[in-house]
Amino acid sequence: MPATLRDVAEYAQVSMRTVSNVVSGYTHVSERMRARVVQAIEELDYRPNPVARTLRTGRTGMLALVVPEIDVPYFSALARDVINAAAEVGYRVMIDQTGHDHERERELLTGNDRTMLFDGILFSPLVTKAELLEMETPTRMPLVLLGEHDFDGRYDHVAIDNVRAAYDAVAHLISIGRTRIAAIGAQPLEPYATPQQRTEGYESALREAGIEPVADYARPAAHYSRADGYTAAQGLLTLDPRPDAIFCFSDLLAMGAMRAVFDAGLTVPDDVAIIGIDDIEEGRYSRPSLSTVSLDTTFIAEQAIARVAARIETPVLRPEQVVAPHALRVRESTSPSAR
Amino acid sequence: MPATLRDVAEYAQVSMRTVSNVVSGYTHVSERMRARVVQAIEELDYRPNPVARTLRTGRTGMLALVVPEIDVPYFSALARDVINAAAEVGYRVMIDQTGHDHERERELLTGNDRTMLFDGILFSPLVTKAELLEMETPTRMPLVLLGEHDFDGRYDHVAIDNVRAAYDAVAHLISIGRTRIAAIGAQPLEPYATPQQRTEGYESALREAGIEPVADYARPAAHYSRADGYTAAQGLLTLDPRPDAIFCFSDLLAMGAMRAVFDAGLTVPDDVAIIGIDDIEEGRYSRPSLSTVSLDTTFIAEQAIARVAARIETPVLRPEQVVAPHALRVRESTSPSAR
DNA sequence: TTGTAAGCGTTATCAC
DNA sequence: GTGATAACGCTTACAA
Repeated sequence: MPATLRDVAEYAQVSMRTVSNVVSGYTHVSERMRARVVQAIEELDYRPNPVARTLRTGRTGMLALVVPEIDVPYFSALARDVINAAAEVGYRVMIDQTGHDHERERELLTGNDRTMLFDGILFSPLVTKAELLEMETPTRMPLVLLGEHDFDGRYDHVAIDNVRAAYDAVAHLISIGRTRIAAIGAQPLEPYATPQQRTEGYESALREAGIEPVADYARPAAHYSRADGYTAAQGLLTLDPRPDAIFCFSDLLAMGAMRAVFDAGLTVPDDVAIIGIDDIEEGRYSRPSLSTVSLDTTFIAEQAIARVAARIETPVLRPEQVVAPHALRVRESTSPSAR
Repeated sequence: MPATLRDVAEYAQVSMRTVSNVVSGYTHVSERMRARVVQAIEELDYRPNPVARTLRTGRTGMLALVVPEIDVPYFSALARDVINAAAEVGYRVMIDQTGHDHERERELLTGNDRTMLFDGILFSPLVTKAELLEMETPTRMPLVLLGEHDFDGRYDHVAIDNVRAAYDAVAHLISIGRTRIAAIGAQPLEPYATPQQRTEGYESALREAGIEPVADYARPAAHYSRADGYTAAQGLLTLDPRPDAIFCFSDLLAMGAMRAVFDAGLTVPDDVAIIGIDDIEEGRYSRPSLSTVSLDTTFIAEQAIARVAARIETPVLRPEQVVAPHALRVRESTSPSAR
């Protein structure tokens, strides 16, 4: 049975108030008192109960990070940075996996959950723009959206310029002379913001180069996984004329696509150049190494933490839209000369 | 200001007790009462405060999963399975990153932290056997060790048979005719249990085949990362005679090692066969795909959750040692004939 | 500077 | 079956 504040007070022959002051490192406590209390704490092996403290103060010191899948490298890298950035300002992070479950996302957002355990939420959603907008009862909890814009300006969010990032990737493929440029990751049926924006960037880069987008060249991918990338690329390779480049909406899709190209007896980048988005470490060691558009997860994490922390202090803050930088990283998968 | 139980009680003209009963879906409540209460809850948009509930019941419904680095694929795969297994039995999981910080680990283990926020801990430690044993004040919190044995039997743990897993990997290399078999991941200076055991398995497989271990062939690796694998392999490739196989203590090390072999102008598996441990998805798509010893993270997660849940129910349970199965997965990186 | 006591929002123990 | 009421362990006005 752990010792309580009251136990310590009795043992040290002082009031609970004094013990509390000592524990909180707070205001004026005489040296004699402090010494007595500290000793009592030691001897009773007292540790404050964080739950009781929370009930009283209303602060848990915990943030939730909600992602679709923690084992997707981009999300685990993001989680790493979020955990570190949060620790920097005294918060701990709980990770929640929605697993592509819209219902679970809704639950979290509307606070029909045990959500009140958190002081704030960082949310990397799959919900569509429409779903976000239709949310009748937005949670009163400080919320920062990651990777998805809500176009209503109701929430803080931090994300890259998806249109521009996709544009840059495709422009790079064009710059190395590719003309039959396919894409994996479009989701025409489910209007998530990110795929839409990347599709837009893809098409605008093509058009700007005088290339008319070919419907067959744009392949959907449900989960942005290696397996989906593999399957989609297999489909693309059967087309006539065969694409000479593939722009994948995520590095993971690209890893799958690369393997599919090899398994078809073709080479990357000579037969098919491949580029992704995310810049996961895996792509720096793969063979060939993967060209990509780098997202700065550290920047994203720090901004998101800063926003949510600010909103916890001051709930009425005006929502802010932070655009994270991105950068093209040219590696072997789009460098024919190098091999 | 969120509505409280008291608000609901007043609004519905019943006692708090009755409301609590309805909310908990608990015992006998008359239909009339229940209807009134339910309606009041709806109208006031009442949601129970989990913190207050926790203070009263002593249960948070939360588990902590403590890992060195969440963005290491093995750990994020484990985290995924732990989160899912926990959800299955009504727990949520908070992920803590120790980042190779022994002090942080100690803090968690001794409960000098806000640890009491959790009902239990799943701990994948870096601490050495000695450190574990020396812990004067073991936490009173239900604790399950992952991937590390403590040889004192003081804690539950679930782990594979590391000696055997390493043995199997090396025996496989021998079976395909390799004789100059190097290893990456030994940590002679820091006696963590896992590296020691894997080194033991490595050496015993060699000796059993009549091969005397070569000191130069065993390379340390601080972090089991791609970068460490790359560097260590570079070193190995300069040796004379050059190793014709490398056993890596993790798949991530293996990914780095493979890249180093290629960058040296050699091929896998013809010049150097490579095998890892973990079976991360990355290795199934890499080129060549990576032979490995598969750890069943789902099994490990389920067992760990079952143990910790049982211990939460019954704290005095005798510690149990669960050995998770492992299985050799032969892929291209050790299949010369296939390429 | 230190002590007293009133909650924070639940659940659980009593009676009725 | 339902209703008061006392904890759970802490922080913080308010007093002294």
